This record gives sequence, structure tokens and C-alpha cells, in this order.
Amino acid sequence: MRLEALVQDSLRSVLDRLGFPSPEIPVDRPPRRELGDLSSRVAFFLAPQMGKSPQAVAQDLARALSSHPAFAQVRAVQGFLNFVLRPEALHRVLAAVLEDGLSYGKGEEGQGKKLQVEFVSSNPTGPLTIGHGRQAVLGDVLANLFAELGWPVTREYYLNDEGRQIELLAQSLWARYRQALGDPQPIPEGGYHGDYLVPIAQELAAKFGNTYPTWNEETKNTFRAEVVPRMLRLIEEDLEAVGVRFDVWTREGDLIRRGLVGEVLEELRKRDAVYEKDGAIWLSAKAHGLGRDPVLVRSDGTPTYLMVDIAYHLDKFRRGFDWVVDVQGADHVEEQQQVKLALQLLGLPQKFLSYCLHQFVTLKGQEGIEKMSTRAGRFLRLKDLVEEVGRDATRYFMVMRKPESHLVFDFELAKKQSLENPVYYVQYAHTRIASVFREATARGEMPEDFLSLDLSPLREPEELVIIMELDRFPDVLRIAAHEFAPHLLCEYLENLAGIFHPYYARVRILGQGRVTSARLALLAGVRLVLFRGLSILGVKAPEAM
RNA sequence: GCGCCCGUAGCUCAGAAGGAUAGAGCGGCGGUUUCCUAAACCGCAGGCCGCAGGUUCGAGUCCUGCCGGGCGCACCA
Repeated sequence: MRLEALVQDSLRSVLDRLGFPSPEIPVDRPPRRELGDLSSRVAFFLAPQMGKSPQAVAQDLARALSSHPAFAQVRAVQGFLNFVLRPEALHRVLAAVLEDGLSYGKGEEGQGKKLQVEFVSSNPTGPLTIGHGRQAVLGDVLANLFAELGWPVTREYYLNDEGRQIELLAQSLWARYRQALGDPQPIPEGGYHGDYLVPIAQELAAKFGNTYPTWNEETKNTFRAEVVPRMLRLIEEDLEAVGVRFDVWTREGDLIRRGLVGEVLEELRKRDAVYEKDGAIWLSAKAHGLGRDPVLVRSDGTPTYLMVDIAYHLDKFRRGFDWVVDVQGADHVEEQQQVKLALQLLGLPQKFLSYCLHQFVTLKGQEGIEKMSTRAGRFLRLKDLVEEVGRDATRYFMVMRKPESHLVFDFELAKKQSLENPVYYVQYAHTRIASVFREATARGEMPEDFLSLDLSPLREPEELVIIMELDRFPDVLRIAAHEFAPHLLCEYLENLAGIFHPYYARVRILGQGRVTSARLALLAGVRLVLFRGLSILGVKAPEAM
């Protein structure tokens, strides 16, 4: 049984007996070790209805629990209830972890439901930058986390392969093509200046020769058809480098061709949520507390990005998703409010769509590309970053901060293969255990299996603390997923490694008789959780380094 | 001007739902190695939690106002 449930159950039975059932029983870790292993603030909540001080309530509860077999001690301190666990209770926790094995921490909350995580969704106007990298890893790890909680997860990429930006890109490519033929054609106003178009332009110059001397409708269609698949290939290379795969790619053009836009517009019109002005169709957002009314259909009759995005989300709903999580950068705040409003007006459940919003990435010590821009051709390509610092460090660094904080990517630190680098610190804990296991096997000290082992020799303080920490893992996964906060998992793993390394340095594992078997079982638990955690982050858990 | 996010140690950051004396890593200083990988470990120094009010038994956490930073405020996507 998990420790939180153990404490809750014990308290619940006492409270029921006293006639004060409490629906919610908080269980925490005390701020300092000396106070105890676990604590509860339940007395603060009960004090008013019991007509006593929190401390008096806590004392009553402590007395009632004093004979509980799992607790060595229950103390009332300033209204808090502090529990000291018997080692046997912790040994049972470790046994349960080992029994669960690779499924330790998995949940069932998502069973029978469908979740979509939409992320990256970068316009196919160039390769992915390290900014997109944060989103790629964030979305991927969130998807992994929800999968752990039992959700069937669809990873989806929304591809804006239509519109003005693509046209500008095509024209930029055409200009590069003309340049390749010796015609000094300038990149258009607001166009794409990146070098990545140059080799493609050279290729097209060789292929077409002088077939397209002027920018016209035919040239535009030709260059657009050439450029989009090539940009997609660049994006796929970047995603591949960072180890991210998508299940579904949805193209904006397909949504438009399916006629969804007209349908959604009709619905919005019925609900009086849109109006016409200057030949365009506007969403009545101001009337619902937003800052301005955005255009849904331009006066030339074409739908805006926002319009299609609304239709896209209605389509997601119809595809049967129970919940959609969109991972987006901080520059999309306004759009998020608008889409949410529109969906609400269309009658979708409020909780259908959640946004995981993240701030941008800056590179430490890289003058000139601190402010990245694909359009200006000023960026560091994701694939190049991965080649430089490795996939593991890239992924880890991208999610080690909470999404709503700015991320300063420390290039030099990420490259270091030493303890200063948190990802190596965690990986090294795993490697060490693997190494001890190899040595144990070589010496013939490895137990047949850990499940029926006597764990009672585990009595060192660090051993009990480590088990307490292993017990937290399922909570960490749950909170990291629902708070959209994968950094909590990084923090947890660093902490676990941070108690393991000193323990390993102080205590001998091998050559200790039956203590050795028990300690190997403890190490197996640590290794299991490190492996599970690193896997969820998409980072390797190496056997040797 | 309006909207969203952020402001915690020299640096980079944790402190889910308000809880006990605010934590970690790096950097700095000082130590540890006949022994399972020192790619490690131990110790020390370092804080008016941006500022000012408020809410309450209790605020880094909630509310209000200010200050500072990021992003957005297009018939671009």
C-alpha cells in the first residue's frame, strides 16, 4: 500500500469512530526529517467543528493511533500530526514497488477515454529552431506522462500549408532561384532570408533552368508545390533528431476543402456570435470580455487562421477526443482566448480544451541568436543543437524548467559529461546500479529474484529515506502530467539520485551476507524508478557510461 | 494603454491545491581515494522570497495597487 493511503486509512478509521468523518485527509512530508516521516494537517480542519484547538485534536488523534502497527510513533506538534513509520511498513512499500516492476506508477484514470496532444504545429516555412525544440520535447513528454496515467494518447501536428506565409516562402525561394541563375532578384518584403533555401534554389535552377523568369500565378503554384514537401522534410529531420514522432498530421488545406469552415460559421451565426462589417465576418469577442473582435472571414472571402483553427477544434471534438491539450508558445495567448470562447459559444464542454503555454528559450552565451527568427534566418537549428550536445541532454534541458518560465539553455553545461550536468548525474546513478549488479552477478551474490526476499536488514536511515522517495513516484507522475509540469519529474529524479549517490558512497553493498541481498533489492527499486522516469523523459538509462 | 506570463542565494531554478525554522544545482572556499566506476562524496559561506498594503490561527503561495522583464494586441500564421 502507498504511504499516503496508509496514513489516510488509519486516520479515517479513527475519525469515523469519533463521529467526525473527514472527506479530505491531507498527508504531507514534514519540512524537516526530525519531525517525522509523514504528517497530516487534518486537525486544523477538524478543530472548528470539534470545538477544540488544533493541538488538542491532534493530541486525541495521536493517542488513538499510538498502537497502530505501521507507526513507531505518532506525535502532535503545534496542531500537526507527525508519523514515524516502522521500517517494516517501508519494507512492504519496497516489496510492492518491486512487484509492480515496470508498471510501477502507472494509472488507470484515462482508460476508456481519448486524449489528443497537439504540439509543434510549426508552419512549414523552415527547419525547427531550438525554440520549437522546447515545445517538441514538452509535448512529447506530456504525452508520455498521460500515457502512464492510462490515457490513449494521439500526438498530432497541425500543418499550416496554406495562406500568405507559404506564398511568401514560395516567393522567397523563387528569388533565390533567380539569384542562382545570376538574376539578382531581391527577397520579397517580409520574406524568408534563411540560407536553407539556397541549396533548394540551386537544385531547382538545375531542374527548371530559366522556365520561370517572372513571378506569376503559375510560378507561384509551382514553387509552392516544390517548397512545402521540402520544408516538411527539414522539420521531420529535426523531430527525428530529438526523438519525437507524431501519430497524425492534419493539414489546414484539407480542413478547408472538407467544408468545415462554412459549417462552423453557420453554427456561430445561429448563436449570434458573429457579425459582418467592411465585407468581413467578425467574431463577437468583445461582448464576452475579450480585448477585440477578430476577423474570421476576410472581405475577399477566405477564412483566417483563427477561423480554421476553430473549425479544427470542433473537428477534434467530433473525432471523439474527450480532452485536447495544445502546447503553444507565449505568443499565442490571444488566439487561445479566442478559440476557447468560440468553442464555448459552439456549446463544447469547457474542459474539452486545455492549453499548455510555454515561454521562449534563449541560448546562454550565444551572441547574435539570442533573439531567434526563422524569417530573418537568424536561428539555431534543432538538429544542430542535438548534434552538438546529444539527444539526452537536449531533451532533459528542454523540460527541466517549468513551461511558464523562460528557459535559458546553457549550451556549455549541456555538453559536459560530468556531475555538474544534471542529466548525467541522474543517468550515472542508474549506471552505477547496473555496474553493482554486474559485479554482484560475477561474485555470485545476486539473489534469484527480489520478490520473496527478506528486506528486514534495511535499517540504515538513508535506506528508509530512499524507500520513502520511491513511494512518491506515482504522485510525481500524476502531478507532472496534470500541472503540465514535466520539470517536476526532472527534479524528482535529481533528488532520488541525490540521495542514492551519498548512500552508495557511505555504505558497502557487496560482501555483506544477507544485508547484501536486501540492499540489492533496494538498488533494484531505485534503478527501476530511475529507468521509468528517464524513459518517460525520452532519455536513455545507460547500463554503462 | 489593454490582455497573459514571470520576478526567490552571485548564476540557473524548485517550492501543485495557503501550513512548521524557504530548498537544490552550479559558481566560491575547505576537505575525502589501499575498498562495488572519484563521471563520486562530505563540510562552510551565501536570502527584508521585486515594493507597499490587505485577507487569517498561518502568506514565497490568495486579493489590490505599484515597479521591473518577456510575449501579444493584423482582413500574418
